[in-house]
Amino acid sequence: MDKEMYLSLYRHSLAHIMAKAVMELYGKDTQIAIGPQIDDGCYYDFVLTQPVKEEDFPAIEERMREIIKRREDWTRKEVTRDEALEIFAGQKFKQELIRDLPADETITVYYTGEDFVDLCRGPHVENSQELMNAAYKIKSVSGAYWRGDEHRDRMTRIYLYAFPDKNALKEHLKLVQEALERDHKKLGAQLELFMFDETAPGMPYWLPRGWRMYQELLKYSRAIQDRHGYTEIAAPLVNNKKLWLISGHWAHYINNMFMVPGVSGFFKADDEIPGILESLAEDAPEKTVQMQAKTALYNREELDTMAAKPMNCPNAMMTYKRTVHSYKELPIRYSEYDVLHRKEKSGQMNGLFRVQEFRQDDDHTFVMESQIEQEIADIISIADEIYGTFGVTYRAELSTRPEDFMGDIEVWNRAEAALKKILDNKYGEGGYEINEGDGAFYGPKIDLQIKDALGREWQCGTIQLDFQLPHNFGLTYQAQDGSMQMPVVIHRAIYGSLERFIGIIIENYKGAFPFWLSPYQVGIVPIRTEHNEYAAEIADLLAQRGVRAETDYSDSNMKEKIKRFKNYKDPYIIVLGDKERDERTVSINLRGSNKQLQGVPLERFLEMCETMNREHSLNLIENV
RNA sequence: GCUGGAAUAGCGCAGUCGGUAGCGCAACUGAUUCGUAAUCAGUAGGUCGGGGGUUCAAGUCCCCCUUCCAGCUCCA
Repeated sequence: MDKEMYLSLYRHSLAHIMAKAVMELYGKDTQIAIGPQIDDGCYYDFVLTQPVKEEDFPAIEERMREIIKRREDWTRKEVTRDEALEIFAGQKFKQELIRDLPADETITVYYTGEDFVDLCRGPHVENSQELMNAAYKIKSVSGAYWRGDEHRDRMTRIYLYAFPDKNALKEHLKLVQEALERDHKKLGAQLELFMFDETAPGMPYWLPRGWRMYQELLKYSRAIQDRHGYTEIAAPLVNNKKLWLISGHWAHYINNMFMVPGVSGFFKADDEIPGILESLAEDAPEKTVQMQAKTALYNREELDTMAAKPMNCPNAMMTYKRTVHSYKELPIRYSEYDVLHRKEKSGQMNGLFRVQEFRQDDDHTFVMESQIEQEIADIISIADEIYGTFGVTYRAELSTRPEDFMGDIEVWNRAEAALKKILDNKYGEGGYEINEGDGAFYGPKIDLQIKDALGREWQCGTIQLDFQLPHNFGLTYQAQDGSMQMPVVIHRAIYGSLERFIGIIIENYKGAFPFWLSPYQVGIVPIRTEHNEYAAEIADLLAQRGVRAETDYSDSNMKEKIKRFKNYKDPYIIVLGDKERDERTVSINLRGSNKQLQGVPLERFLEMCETMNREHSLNLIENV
């Protein structure tokens, strides 16, 4: 039995044990629903007569232990539908599940001892004693709905961590703790990278330190894309409804767009708007404002409604469409880092991982069908380079034609074949996942998932073929034979959203970024104020060579200065005293340890910094 | 959107039975002039997320709202 099967077998079994324990503790009126396994254990859904709180966890765990010790046999039994309904009389969820089973399905039930029975396909352990070594712990309790439908029964879901033995559980709990410590929301505040305010939910304020990093990411992306023939554009952030009607966003995406409403029926010219406060002061006078003709809010027709763009595509289409194009010009690559807005339902935001305002390292490439393969190979080589620089691995997933596809099925087939060929070449057949029918309605796509330092996966990059927008916008190019043809558009992003990517790398590096990416790369600590002059000289030399340094010229003691820069996780902290000044050297305190490099010649130090910047080094140079 | 939790000084937190808010760090002032992660002393800092209600009295109790967090929206 492979490890996965093994895990599955007794996570499943433990779910039944938990259900049995809860039944025993909370009484026979407890309704039990389903108990599937998940990544780190399993859960079970109940309707209980009283709430479960954290202080109740030990009692449940203890009862589970006791049940396991009873060494009860697990007996499998095949039953008819009527027998099953009889067995689960009073259990409404089980009744529903049984009724929903296909007529020809074999119904099996499992007895755990004499007194507990659950509807289940199995397989399970044969006797509870096989679970003696299993390590488990109740993780949490949360609300859920029967069949995920908020209109149906509200249930209590109890999560269980479940592992083969104590060590595996301990390892996992360590990982959970580690993830908690790496939380980018915490580190973002500590490192002064970004903040949020309730006046702009889901829209980050980028603080000086965070914005430096952001700019470095952009700089790096631009440098690579320049080499690959990309040309950057910028386009309107707020566009008229007319544009969204053409692109299809008005039909498909309107609920995710921030509107600048058309005002007819809202304010009219010469309307008097009372109750406008002059300021937020308590005694601020109220005044009445009169809408004047020709002002921003005056009498807009419905068609004048504007919306902030949730995607760059329509503007890229317009940019292409401005003039005629020859096949000789293709591919045309318009990259774009504009600000996007997507309205999310409340409760869907999560730090930088899911925001309402962000930028992408976006690009729309216009190609002939014959160029798709080569262009995508080039995009993948860019992804290799960028992800490689961050020291993360990634895997590709191909999503193919969905049922509600648009366009010509022959074009789809050719496009999917082309994508498969590229992926086969690159990762070998079967070296990537295929999600049948998961593509966008306008074209198939390749998603790139990166794996972080804790083994968690994140979807960052995406490469999507689009046959639909070129059609909607009536895009053409003139082919060699003089005929007008429609280009294919490739949408792609490598970081994905810069915001999300930064959130991921904060957690990946635990805030200790590679030198080239650090907000400040060198913290300069003059020991006494009489060393400030030498410090200023070095600060100037570093600035001249494009190295970001911060200097503490205050007269506080050096330990405090070092501590402050350590908290910011500056990669190098250089300490300057009599010795360094007289010998024209620096003493480097390395990040992540108390290791020091004493008496490094100034020239050598500058060189170390420049090398790491030039090479986008992942690791800090730790010896001279 | 739904379920549950949270919001008190810049940050991390305490605040009991409803009686007009406190600690640590940071900040500021002064002293100290220091060799690798917290020198000493003093000072200042609050509409207790917003609005409404109950009460002689609300950080505390009730209602509404906002934001954030953990989940759900993964079908034996």
